[in-house]
Amino acid sequence: YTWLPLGLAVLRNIETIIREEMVKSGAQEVLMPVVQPAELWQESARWQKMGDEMLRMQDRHERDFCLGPTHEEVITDLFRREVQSYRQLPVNYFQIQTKFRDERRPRFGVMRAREFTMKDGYSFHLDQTSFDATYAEMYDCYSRILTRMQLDFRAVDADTGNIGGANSHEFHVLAESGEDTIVFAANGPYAANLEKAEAALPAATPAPQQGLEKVATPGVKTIADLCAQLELPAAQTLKTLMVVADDGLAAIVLRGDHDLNETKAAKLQGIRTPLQFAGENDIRTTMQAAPGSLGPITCPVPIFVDREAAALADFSCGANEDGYHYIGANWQRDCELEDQQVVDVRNVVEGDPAPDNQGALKFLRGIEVGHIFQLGTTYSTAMNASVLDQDGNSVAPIMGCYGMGVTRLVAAVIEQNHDDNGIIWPAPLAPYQVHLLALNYHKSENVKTATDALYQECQEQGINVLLDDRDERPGAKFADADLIGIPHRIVVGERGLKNSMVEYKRRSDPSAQDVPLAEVLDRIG
RNA sequence: CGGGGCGUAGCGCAGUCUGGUAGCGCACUUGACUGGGGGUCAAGUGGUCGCAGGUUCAAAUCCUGCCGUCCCGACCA
Repeated sequence: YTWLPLGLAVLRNIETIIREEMVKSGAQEVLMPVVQPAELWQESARWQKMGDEMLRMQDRHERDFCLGPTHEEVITDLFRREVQSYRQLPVNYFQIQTKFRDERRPRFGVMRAREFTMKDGYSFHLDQTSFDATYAEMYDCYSRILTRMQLDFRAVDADTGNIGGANSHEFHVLAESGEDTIVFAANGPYAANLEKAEAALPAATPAPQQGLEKVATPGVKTIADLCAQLELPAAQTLKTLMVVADDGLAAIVLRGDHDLNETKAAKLQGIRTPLQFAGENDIRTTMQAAPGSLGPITCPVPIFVDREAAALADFSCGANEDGYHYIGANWQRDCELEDQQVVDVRNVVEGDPAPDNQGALKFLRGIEVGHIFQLGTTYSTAMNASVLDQDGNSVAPIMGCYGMGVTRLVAAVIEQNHDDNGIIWPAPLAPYQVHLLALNYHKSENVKTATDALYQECQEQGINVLLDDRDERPGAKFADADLIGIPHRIVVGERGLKNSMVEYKRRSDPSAQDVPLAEVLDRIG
C-alpha cells in the first residue's frame, strides 16, 4: 500500500502521539535494521520456530537474512554488546519502523498487511521489581496514547503467541468488525481475550444416579444427531476430539455444547504444536471406531478432559464402537480420571460465571492494536546477554516488550469514527483542522477575495487549513468534504457574503450554522 | 495450506448456459448550458475478452493446462 498525502498526515499524527507518550514514560527512540542476519534468529531458535511467517532472503554470498518481523533478537544483541553493568539498568528503547510478516491471510487492507508500521519497545531490568514498574508504566502509557486518540478501548489478559514469555496484555479498540473476541466480567475488572479467557471452576461432580448402559445409535455422527435420537440436552453429552500428540494420538473431551479452544489445547502436555487434528484413517486404526462414536471409556490413548466435562454425571458419550453410545455414564465408576487429566481447554461462552464471582461473562469484538509482554529472561538467556550485579555476579536481565500497530491504528480509528458519508477524524489525528470550501471560486471575485483572505488568516494564526478551490460544483465539494472528514468546515459563497456571513459546520454535527465572516475562526477551538 | 467465487475499457459489471457485429454504468476528453448537497445535453477517447494450447468455416463463449485475484477456515500489531 502507498500512503497518500491525507492518510500519511494521519499516520504521522499517530506516530507523534506515540512518540511523545513513550518519551514521557522514559523510553528512548532508536532505529534498528530491517534486514537481520539469520545467526541472531538461530541463537533464539526462532529461525525455525517462526516458520513461513518470516520473509527470508539471501545476499550475493548466499548468506541467510530475514526482513524483521520483530526485533527481540536485534535489541538483545545490541544490549549484550553495549551494556555490562547493573548500574546502567533499567533501559527502555523503542522504534517506529516497518515490519514484515508473511501473513497466512492478509485482509482488510491496511488492517492486516504483510508490510506494516509498528512501534516496538524493549526494556531490560536487573530484577522483577524494576521490571514490574516499567511494565505498569507501559500499560499506563498505552492507555494514555489510546485516550489521546479518543478511542474506545479495553486492555485484556492475552495469550503470548510465539513471542513467548509469562504474561501479557492486549489493547483492543472496540469495533464490530474486529477479528478478536474479548471477554469481560459483568461486575468486575476481569477481561481477557477469548483465547485466554477462563470461567469460574464448576461445582463438584454429583454422585451417579444412573447405571451405565450401551445403546444402539445408528447413523449418529454429531452431537446434534445424538441429542435428537436420545432426547438429551447437549450439555448432558460429551464430545471427543482426536489430536496429534508427540507420541501417536490423544483425545480431548469436552461437553457437547462447548467448543475447543485451540490455543489452550496446543499447550497441553504432549500435544503437538501447532495443534493438528488427527486424520480419519489414524483415528479408525487407533480407536477401532470412527469419529461420531468416540468416547473416553476404554480409550486406548491419553485423555484430556475439560473441567466442565469432568463435572458431569450420568452423561452420554461415544462407546468407541461404530453405531453405539453410552448413557448414564459416570467418571471414576466407569472411567478413571486423575487430577492432571482435568484441564481447561474450552472457549468460554457468554453467561458463564466469571472467575472470582464477578458476575456473568460478556463478549465484545475488538481490534488488537497493542500488546505488551513479560518476556522474563527467555531472550537474554538464549543469547547470553548479561550484566554484573552489585556483588559481581553475572545476571541475565529480565525483559519486557511492547508493541503497537501504527498503520492498523489508522484503520481502527476510522472503524470507530465514521458515518454513511465518510470519515469523522478526531481532532488530534485529523490531517487538517479546517476545510475551507470556496463555492464558485473561479467565477465570483467576491468569493475568491474573501476566501483567500480567510485562508491567509488561518495560516497566520497557525491553523492547519485545507482549501478546496477546485472548479467543482458545490455538491461535489460537500460530498468530498464529508468523505475526507476534516473536523471543521467553513463554506464561503456568494449568498452568505452578501451579508458578510459564511457557513460553519463541525463534521460531527448534523447541521450547519451561518456565522459572521469576521468571527468564524473563533469557533475553531 | 484446505474449501469456494471471479478474471471482458482506468473502476464496477453484462454478454459465456445456446459459438457468428464486444456492450452498459461511472470515470476521462471537447463544447454548450448550469452553479449552496455528487447536474443536463451533445460529440468523443479507450478493450490482443488473464496466459498457452486444442476443437471449429468461425471462440470472450466449448475442451485441457497454467497464472492471477478475492472470499471462508487454522495466526497476530
